[in-house]
Amino acid sequence: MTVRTRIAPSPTGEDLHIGNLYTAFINWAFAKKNNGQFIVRIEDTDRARLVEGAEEKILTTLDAFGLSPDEKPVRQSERLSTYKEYAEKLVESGHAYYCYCTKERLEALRDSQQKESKPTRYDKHCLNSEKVKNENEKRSYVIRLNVPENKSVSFNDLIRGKITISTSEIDDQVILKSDGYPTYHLAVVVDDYLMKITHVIRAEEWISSTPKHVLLYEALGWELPIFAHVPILRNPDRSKLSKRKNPVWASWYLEEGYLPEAILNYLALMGWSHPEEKEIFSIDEFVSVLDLKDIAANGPVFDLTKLTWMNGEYLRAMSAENLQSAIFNFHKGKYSQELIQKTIPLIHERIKTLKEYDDYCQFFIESPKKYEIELNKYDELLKSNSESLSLLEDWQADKIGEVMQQVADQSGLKNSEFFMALRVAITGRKISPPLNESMEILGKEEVMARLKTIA
RNA sequence: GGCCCCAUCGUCUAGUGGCCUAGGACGUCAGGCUUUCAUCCUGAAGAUCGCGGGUUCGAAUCCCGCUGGGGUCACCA
Repeated sequence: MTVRTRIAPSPTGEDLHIGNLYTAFINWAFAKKNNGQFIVRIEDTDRARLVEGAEEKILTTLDAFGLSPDEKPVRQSERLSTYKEYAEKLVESGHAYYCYCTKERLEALRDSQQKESKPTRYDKHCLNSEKVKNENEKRSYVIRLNVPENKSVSFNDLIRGKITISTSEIDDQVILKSDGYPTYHLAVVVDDYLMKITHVIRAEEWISSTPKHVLLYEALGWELPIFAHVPILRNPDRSKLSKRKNPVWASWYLEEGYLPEAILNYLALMGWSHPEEKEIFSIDEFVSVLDLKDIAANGPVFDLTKLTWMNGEYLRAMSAENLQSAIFNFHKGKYSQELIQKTIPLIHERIKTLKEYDDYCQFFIESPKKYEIELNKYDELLKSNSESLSLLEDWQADKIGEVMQQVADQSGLKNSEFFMALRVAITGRKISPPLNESMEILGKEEVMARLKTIA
């Protein structure tokens, strides 16, 4: 039997959630490891929350991370008749029933249950309702799962072991909505079965609804897939990773200049560790050593600081050529290939994200608009330095350095203070790439111009 | 609140009964290198393994209880 995994994102946000990227990565890697298939299914059954363009964005992001599906993505909204067919089959077999209750009745029911501090469950009021035959009547209905009473439902989770929940905890869930769309619970079971998904690897938040799915599988007479509930990524305060407290869109990380491989490498470390305790490893290596059983059930805090460190490691490990094109592409032509090539030796070990190239190198293409320290008191110095430099024919970093060192020595200032003033005069900033080399790249003319501006 | 899941340095984790006076990584701090920053190197602090009971000659590791955190209780996924 070939392993088939899937992710089922719903197009209700701006983009793929980083937590979804995490589960996608595990699903993808597990499929690869077993020479199986990784599938994407768009769960677009919530028409109210549907966001235009989200589906395309999700697919694009997945591609950007190299987690492309092995088959054409499936869209649930195009499979309505299938879900309806199975829902009706369930009604026939007594595992589900039509429900005509109004929103008002349901709310009243919930309110009274809450007042008595009872669990809020549907009261099976419509259990024996017939389907409305007369179309003119136009009563809207839903189909509910007929959950048996006091039965315990168990399933095995690859990561957590056996999980048992009593049906007294399970509501008669709506499986087909009045708009004809299925709810997640019906759709996921029908699709996973029809698409021959062997391993359902999804986030921990689904554990409590899994028994509903188990009931559905049983009612339909289908064999259960293997379940593995991976941990939910957390905010620093340990709540579920959310956009209020953290950047959550996968593309945000790309836009900040993190490399897909670094992000994935970092994500692999959430709830899992390399058998040899390595921190940095390739995606291929992860695929080869991954075992779902080794994923821990704790909810890890997503730590941007460590991701940033790791991204720096990846950047430093890149060849100059690859880094050059990565920077060029990231900044979309803002910097010329030539300039990037020249500056790479200066910034290769300094930048931790591709975006940081701006912080170090923007001054090459743009004169400082402001200066991070007050330069007035250095006027004379800057002027004499300017004069010495103007005499220099051979505009090379080491020569430039020699000339400036002489000025520094005569100034009586400490090297650190003297060069800091110069650094700020030329780059505008206290933090910059090495000064002599930067001046060489900038060119004599531009350097003289910038020094003149100050003095 | 009911139910379910989880519990080792601030964070990610190693650890599956003796090798643990608990190892690594990030971060932090100190020092070295240094014309800034970063890289690199050296070192340090940091976890009575959430707490309390058992089981055992022996427990971070097994069992129970408690506490804490999280998730979930929709015609959302």
